[in-house]
Amino acid sequence: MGGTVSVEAAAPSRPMRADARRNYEAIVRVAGEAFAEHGTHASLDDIACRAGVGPGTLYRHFPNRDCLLEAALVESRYKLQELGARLLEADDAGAALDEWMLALARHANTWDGLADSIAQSLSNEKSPLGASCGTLVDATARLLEQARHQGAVTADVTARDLFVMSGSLAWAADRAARGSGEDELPRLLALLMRGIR
Amino acid sequence: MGGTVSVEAAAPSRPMRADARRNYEAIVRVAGEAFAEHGTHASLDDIACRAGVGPGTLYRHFPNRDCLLEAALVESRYKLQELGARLLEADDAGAALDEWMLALARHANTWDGLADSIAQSLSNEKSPLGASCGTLVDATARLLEQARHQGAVTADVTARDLFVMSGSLAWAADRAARGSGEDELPRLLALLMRGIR
DNA sequence: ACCTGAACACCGTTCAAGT
DNA sequence: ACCTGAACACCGTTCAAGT
Repeated sequence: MGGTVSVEAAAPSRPMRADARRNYEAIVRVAGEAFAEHGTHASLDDIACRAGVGPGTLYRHFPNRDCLLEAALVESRYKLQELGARLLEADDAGAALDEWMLALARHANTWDGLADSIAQSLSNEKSPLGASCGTLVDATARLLEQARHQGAVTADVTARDLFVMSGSLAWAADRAARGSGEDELPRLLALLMRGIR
Repeated sequence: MGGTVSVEAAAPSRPMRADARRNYEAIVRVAGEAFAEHGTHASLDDIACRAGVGPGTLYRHFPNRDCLLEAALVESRYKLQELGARLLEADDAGAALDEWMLALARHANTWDGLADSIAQSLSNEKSPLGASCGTLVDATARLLEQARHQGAVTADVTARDLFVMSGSLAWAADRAARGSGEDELPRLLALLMRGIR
């Protein structure tokens, strides 16, 4: 609790050689740019190259794509968890749940294809991305519990359901695209949330 | 209207050399198997090989992946359109719309990744898959119109919205996966449809 | 301990050469 | 007219060789 979670906190074991740490951070930074530009399927070779390291170095630090996605999302997810804690103390638990779902969907829309990567990782025992997203499901469970307590939600729905639905919402908003690049998320969310009251 | 739409109806121009037609049909058949096995991202090289043709032959008949998906879905979509026509004559337009949404979602779940391919193709001018899915959006519009007429739907929602949502539903059901391989579609659909009443 | 980059098996796509 | 398959530029991944 509290304190600052920096990118380095996600690094393995304890002591890291200076050059190793430098490479690690360069890879994460470049990866963020590449994912933003080409989606979560950006070429890992290209990321290694742009970070000035060989492909082997990338694979040493991040044995698979999920590991790299996870590392590149650490800060963003930390902010999300802060929001979750704040929303847990809100008066209107129903509105808090709405806001949380919207924040989850926006997070899943950080990069093209991220909603899919996250949802897939969720049922993958060995995925670090799935593991860390589990904490988001937990936060969702706490908010759902409160909303139920206040009678704001009566439908038979699980936290896992809601988490997956926030992803499907992100997926849908990306593809609804009615001409101009409007933000479809709030509209679609409202439609969905009416269903669980 | 009526009559039978066969796979061959999707073939280009009119006269087709016997060997060309044989290859065309072999590719479509094998593609269906490959998509079922590996999802819509199955290797095209592998499909060509398994169909006993060179990669060039596959590309001659299907310039891109969407063309092949479209060809492999012709029969399935024809059945869907028949259902749409039948539902248009149902008494309860609200229930008809529910059934239509479920059928759309099941169609999008024919193969892994198909919901994504379809949604993406929808905003692609030159995609034959997107073009043919446009007819499904049209059918959705007719059913939505009737449901509105009967007062079964009052929410501000377009046919395009509903079509995209059926895809996001398919997406979500594939990933909700609560342990056993249950069919999550009806449950999630019910949640969603409550939102547009 | 960590990095490098060649190497491998693959992929989508094109196109000159065949029939 | 249509097919073939070599060729190209890529990709993810591994691993022996370096420092």
